[in-house]
Amino acid sequence: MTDAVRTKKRELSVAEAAVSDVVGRLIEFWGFKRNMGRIWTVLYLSPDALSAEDLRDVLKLSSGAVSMTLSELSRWGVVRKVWIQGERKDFYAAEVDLWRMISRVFSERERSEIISAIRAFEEALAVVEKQRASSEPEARARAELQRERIGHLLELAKLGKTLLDALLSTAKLDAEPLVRFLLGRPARSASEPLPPS
Amino acid sequence: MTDAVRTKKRELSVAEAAVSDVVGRLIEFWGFKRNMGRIWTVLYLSPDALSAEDLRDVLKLSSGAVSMTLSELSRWGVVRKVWIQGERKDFYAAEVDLWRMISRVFSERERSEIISAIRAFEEALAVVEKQRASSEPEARARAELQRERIGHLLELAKLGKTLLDALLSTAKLDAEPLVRFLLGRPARSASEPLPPS
DNA sequence: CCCAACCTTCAAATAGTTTTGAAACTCGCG
DNA sequence: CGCGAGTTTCAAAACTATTTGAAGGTTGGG
Repeated sequence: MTDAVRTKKRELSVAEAAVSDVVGRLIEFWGFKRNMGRIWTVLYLSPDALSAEDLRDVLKLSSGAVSMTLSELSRWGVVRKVWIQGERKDFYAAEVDLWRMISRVFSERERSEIISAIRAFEEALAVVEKQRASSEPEARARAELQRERIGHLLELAKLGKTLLDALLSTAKLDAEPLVRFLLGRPARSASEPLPPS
Repeated sequence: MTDAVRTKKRELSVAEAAVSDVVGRLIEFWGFKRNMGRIWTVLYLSPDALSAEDLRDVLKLSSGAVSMTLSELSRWGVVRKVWIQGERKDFYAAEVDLWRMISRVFSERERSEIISAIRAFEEALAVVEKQRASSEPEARARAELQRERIGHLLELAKLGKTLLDALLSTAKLDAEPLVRFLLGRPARSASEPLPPS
């Protein structure tokens, strides 16, 4: 793409604006900065890599914000630098493999979050186990109940981790099995017959 | 429980503090206020329903914050008022069915979020479809690419919705099938044998 | 070596969210 | 009614997160 063509485009189309806004919201909902989603989306929808300046212009951000957001996106591995012949600037392109992106984020963020929760529940469980040895019936009963309830939280957290791991290993190799499983049993009261995978 | 006993307890045990902190963090990570998680957890770990005052004291919150947080928790259906004989105050108890809680939150929050994303992607797709009729090759090529990429986002969002729906219908009746499916094909990286139900 | 273009950093400003606490309200009771 | 325990509301304050823009750093060409 020539300079002439590249510098021409300084505004987002309606569709680009709408999609980057939606992705920005989803991503924010999901715990990232909205601009991460917007920048990624603009790159994702662009036929060629864009410079920081392009992004600053189309999204009306300061150069600092663009720089910081891009480096954050790079850390998450969802955007990469692209070298362009004879250009001095850096150009950026979006990771286009959605599964890869998602599994990377899941495995780095969600997973560590849940793992630390599991550890904490286990520790708390150990504490109430000790209290259960207490002799006053009041305290014993309380510890009993708490043991059970913290146990449930722990189970739930472990289930969450299992789900995540299944998703990850699935995504890593081949998204098909899980996808087919889900699509094969669409949202009906899907709980009785469980067709073998 | 007598007043004497109830008014005695004005501090959280180590385990209670730790667990409510962890749940608070998880819940915050997940997009709610930290205090929602903390209050719910204190109630969940309490053998009896607690008053707003109890919560204010043990968590060191203002009465306003407690009132607002409790009403928010009630709206989410994860806490309920309990009438206690001869007491003038309201007492609150946590919903203890974790699956029920989760499926309610998923269906009200995540689902509407994803549904609106799906709609937006579909609209954007329609827009680029129109642009694709454009005669300039440049613009056509761009529209072509965007159609494909927005299509992928749409697919992903739909897959997410399907997953959510499966989880929901599963949770509603019986968590077992999905759980068994997942456990039957555990993530290779996952460590150990999984707990029976 | 210096310049110019580009990129990054960071303190300050801004924007957004949550909490506080006091005032207003509700409700059962005498 | 009017009281008072209990609850809710809400504007202001405190806190958190994000963005800005200018200063300083880096790099490649001349």
